[in-house]
Amino acid sequence: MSRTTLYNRHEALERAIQLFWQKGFHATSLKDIEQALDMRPGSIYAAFGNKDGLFQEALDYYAQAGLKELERTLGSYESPLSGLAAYMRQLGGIREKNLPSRACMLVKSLLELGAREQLALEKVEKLLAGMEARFAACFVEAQQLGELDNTLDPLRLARRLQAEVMGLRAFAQRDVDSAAVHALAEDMAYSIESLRNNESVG
Amino acid sequence: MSRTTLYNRHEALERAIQLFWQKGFHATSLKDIEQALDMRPGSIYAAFGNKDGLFQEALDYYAQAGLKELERTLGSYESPLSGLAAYMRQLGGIREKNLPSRACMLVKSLLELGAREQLALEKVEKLLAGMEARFAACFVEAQQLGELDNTLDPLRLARRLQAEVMGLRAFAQRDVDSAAVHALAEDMAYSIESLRNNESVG
DNA sequence: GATAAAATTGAGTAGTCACTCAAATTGTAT
DNA sequence: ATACAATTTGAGTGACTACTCAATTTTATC
Repeated sequence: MSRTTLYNRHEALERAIQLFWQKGFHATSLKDIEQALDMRPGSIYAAFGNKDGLFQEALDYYAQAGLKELERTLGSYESPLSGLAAYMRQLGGIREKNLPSRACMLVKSLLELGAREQLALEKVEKLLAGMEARFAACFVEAQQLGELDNTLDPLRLARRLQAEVMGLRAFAQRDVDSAAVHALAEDMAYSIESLRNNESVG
Repeated sequence: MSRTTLYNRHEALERAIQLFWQKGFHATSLKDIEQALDMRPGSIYAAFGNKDGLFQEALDYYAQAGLKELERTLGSYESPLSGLAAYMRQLGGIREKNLPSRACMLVKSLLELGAREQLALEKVEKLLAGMEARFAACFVEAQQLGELDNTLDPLRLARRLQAEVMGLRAFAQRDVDSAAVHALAEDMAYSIESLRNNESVG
């Protein structure tokens, strides 16, 4: 009976991510969105509710992609610690990629959003907690494999790691050489590897 | 001959910092500013030029205060490494202080501002570079005192430290326990102290 | 007290904001 | 073909944006 949508939801969300990730929530206008999605206001509101709704869905989509990339890197390594170290080193090349921003979109949102965008802020918190939990699972796995001291707190290590990723990517937003970011990532990756037990098989 | 200003510039700037630091540049309206500074539009524009001008001056003022606090902490310690570690531990208590934001206003601005606010963005970059330079000077001093390996690159260590501070404060913006932030700061402080030479007098 | 110069006021500007909705369009099912 | 239902359109909404400026007020100096 009904007409099918002209727009592709995935494609629309990816374009929305590009916009929001680059300009932030407040600096992105609906005119920008109309242009990027090639949709008229009515269609946008019919599809996503309002600007906040579109933003929240973009956040979900972004975090999902980020988690996937982490899984992809972790999957290439038997050792969780090596996997996490590789993840950090890979982030060292973030300036070379042509991304809308070097900083994490979740962190940008965390720092930008206020009480007026409470729902989006809660979503950001949830997604960051999910990333933290994935990091923690890595450290638990490392303990089970015997490559990490069992007396260390996996959650505490996970939070440290998340803070390092946040710091690296915020730093990479500065006007600095790509080499400096690589060096920073290397230092952080090395400190992860230094957690490895001496008795571990490596 | 001329009338003297009613407003106190320092006080006005401190109030502007509170506003911008909490809400960010874009989410702060001139109505907000008028209310916070208790000044009418004409006075504001006569005093600071425009919204960007006020923001840039607030950035300067904020960074100056931040540097002063760093100096105050460093001044309490003979050892630069101990001073930097103390600075990190002090940041661990950031959730208890009633600040407009736990995240650094410079980092918030770095992530929020775009090409349209180029002058402010350049100012942020300058101020962050200044902080980095101060950190680097600490490590150079530590080397001269013999408590830090001379083969280590002070600039690289400084960038690592800045990234850690950025990360800690961004993380502290999350909805997490104060204890978690303290633990994170402790871990970061410890890794600074671990740089100390074995042969050092301590 | 008169004068000059600067500071302050606040109504008002043009422009942009997120958003709405009646009308037109389009694909699907009969 | 026709009817149906969902999608799409885009001009238009009131509210808010940063900002202006002529008029007014205030103060220092003579």
